[in-house]
Amino acid sequence: MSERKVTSLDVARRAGVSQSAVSRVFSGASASPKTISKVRKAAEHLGYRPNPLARAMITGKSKIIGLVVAYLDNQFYPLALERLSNSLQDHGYHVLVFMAPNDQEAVEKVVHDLMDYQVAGIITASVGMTNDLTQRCANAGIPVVMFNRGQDGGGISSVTSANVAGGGRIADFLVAGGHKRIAHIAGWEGSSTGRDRARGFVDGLAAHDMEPMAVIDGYFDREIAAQATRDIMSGPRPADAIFVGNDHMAFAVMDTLRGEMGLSVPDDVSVVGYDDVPLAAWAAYDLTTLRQPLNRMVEATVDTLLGQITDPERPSQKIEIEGPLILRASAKIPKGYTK
Amino acid sequence: MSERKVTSLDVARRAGVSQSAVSRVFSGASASPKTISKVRKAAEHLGYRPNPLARAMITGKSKIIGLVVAYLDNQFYPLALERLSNSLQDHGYHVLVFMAPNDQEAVEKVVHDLMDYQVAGIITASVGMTNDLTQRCANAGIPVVMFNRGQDGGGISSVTSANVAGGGRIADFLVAGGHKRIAHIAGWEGSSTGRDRARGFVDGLAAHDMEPMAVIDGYFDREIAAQATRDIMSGPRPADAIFVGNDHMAFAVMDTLRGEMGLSVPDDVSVVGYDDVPLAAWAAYDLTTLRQPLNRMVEATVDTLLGQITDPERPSQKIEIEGPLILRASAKIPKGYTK
DNA sequence: TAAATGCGTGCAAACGTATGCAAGGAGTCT
DNA sequence: AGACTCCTTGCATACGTTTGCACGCATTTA
Repeated sequence: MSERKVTSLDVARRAGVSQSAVSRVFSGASASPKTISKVRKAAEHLGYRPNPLARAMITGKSKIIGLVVAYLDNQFYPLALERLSNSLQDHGYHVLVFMAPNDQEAVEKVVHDLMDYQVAGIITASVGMTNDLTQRCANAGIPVVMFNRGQDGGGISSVTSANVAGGGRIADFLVAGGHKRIAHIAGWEGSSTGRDRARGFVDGLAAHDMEPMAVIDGYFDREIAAQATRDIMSGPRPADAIFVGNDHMAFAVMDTLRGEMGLSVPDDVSVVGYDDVPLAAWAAYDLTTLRQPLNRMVEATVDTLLGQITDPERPSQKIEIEGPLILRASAKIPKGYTK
Repeated sequence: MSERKVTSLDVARRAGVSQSAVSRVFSGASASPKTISKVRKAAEHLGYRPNPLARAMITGKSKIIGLVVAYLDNQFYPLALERLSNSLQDHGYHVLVFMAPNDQEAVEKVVHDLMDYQVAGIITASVGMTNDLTQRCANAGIPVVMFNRGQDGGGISSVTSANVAGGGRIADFLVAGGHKRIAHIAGWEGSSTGRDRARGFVDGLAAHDMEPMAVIDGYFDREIAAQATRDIMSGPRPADAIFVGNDHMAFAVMDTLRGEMGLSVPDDVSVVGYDDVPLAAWAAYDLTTLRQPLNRMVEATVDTLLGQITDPERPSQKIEIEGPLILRASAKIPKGYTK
């Protein structure tokens, strides 16, 4: 029972001004230097802090950002969550977490919850049912930014890495490595990320007059990726290189190749991933992968979202950020490529 | 601009009752069946949903749980976050994320933010500055549950696994495996979790008239654990077994042993971890480890917290949950132990 | 039958802030 | 010097809900 609630009215009385004056000082509206100083002093003395809930009720917008996220077992997303939360905290916002729903009914509930809390904005990180969810929130006038997912249609902002270009760079890299039978275990085809990487990759091979030996949808799932690996490698003419749609699956692929099939990476087969999660750098995998520049992606996401909150008229943006190919030991390094 | 805000007053008018009647129906207070049905029908027709912010303002308690979390790179915590969020969502609560601060000043800010949002309760997951933070929130009358951390002092609830017992079980296991020079790279000594596991382990060895060859604080940090590994293994008489304070460090230890020192696990040295994160089961590590039963820990945490929210008089609880030792390939399996 | 009991309901006052409006004061321009 | 503009300030209201209070009505008890 230490501190009792102290309100703007208490501050006003002590400072000898009206409650509205206090409100104006703390909401950044105009006020004379003298008033500001009186109010600040009184507020500090009393330990006053504006009540964000009351504020939200009046303005209709809370300082809360809804973060809708699907999986947390792919290391990329916890890190994104961490960075996003930190960055938003620096800007005076906080992150309310929503685990992304699987069925339609749950989507309904999440959308409602988001609106109930009058979130100022929404970030969706790799959500399956993006279309429905984001569209409805955007229609309700809530700024939405899709993180690590794009969308062709409506005017919804998104921040991704340059997935098509990245896929192409990996194609170049594997061709330069002298690989002849190159397979692709793709990210989920239902996601722009999966599609774009696959497209860039296939087009990249085509530029060298080559075709992928196989393209299999791995659904961003370890088990499915493992099965795809078995399918690809068990025939009479197995692949000599595999581009995997993200690191998370790539680890499963390497586990399957080495642990289960007794193959050597990269001697028997090169493996390349996408993301460059920290785990990719660990000795057990040492995975060659295309880095998604997490910090810059987070920065762009926060900038875009806050911009759209500040100015609702601002048009939506689709931001793509280039990342470098990180050369490690899981894939043959062609001449001319250097660590 | 689809749906306009619909308030309890709108519902009241349509149902032909007073606004308070509507409130009572939705807040579970007493009302006649007839009123309830009228109100529900009107509410459904209008698509009414009570405004949680307004509710919070009046009652002084929001349906928000503050989750203070330090690191998200140890896979254990993202999963805990996921499960906690899901479980709390099922109970009508939502999770507001706070990244745990490093310096004193930031703690101050987090504490204030938590109180500003009038969170109904707080869960701290492996936070360093727990004492300060939790004590102050608890003093303010906000229920706090520490997840995966205990505290000897004050009356703050905590949920952990049976760390002392677990450390002991691992001692028994390694002794049974015939190991003679057993080292421990401990969890951070500043955490109850780290201390308890170390104590259980050392006491367990003592019961066999043995002493650890070395006990080094790894601070739950990969790099520090790696350096400890070098220290332990580079002398004339290296360890033949290492118990590592959590899986996250154990992976670094294995990376160092195999990748850097060219040693074989478990032929040259057995490694045992603690947590059983999903990664521990992957072929690249196949880590023998003591499982922390995440689901049950989450369940206990939510139960305890909600219980304390419902009944503020309820005394604090310190819950310990036993987990099994998961036998895999990173440590010699003694006779009598079976997968 | 009169009094006592109980539940269901409406009224009105909160909760803590933002903001339109009008009034006051200081400063500028003609 | 007077009129005009601009900035500051206080008053009062609104945001959407919960809840204490009092009243009405139906039911029970003596």
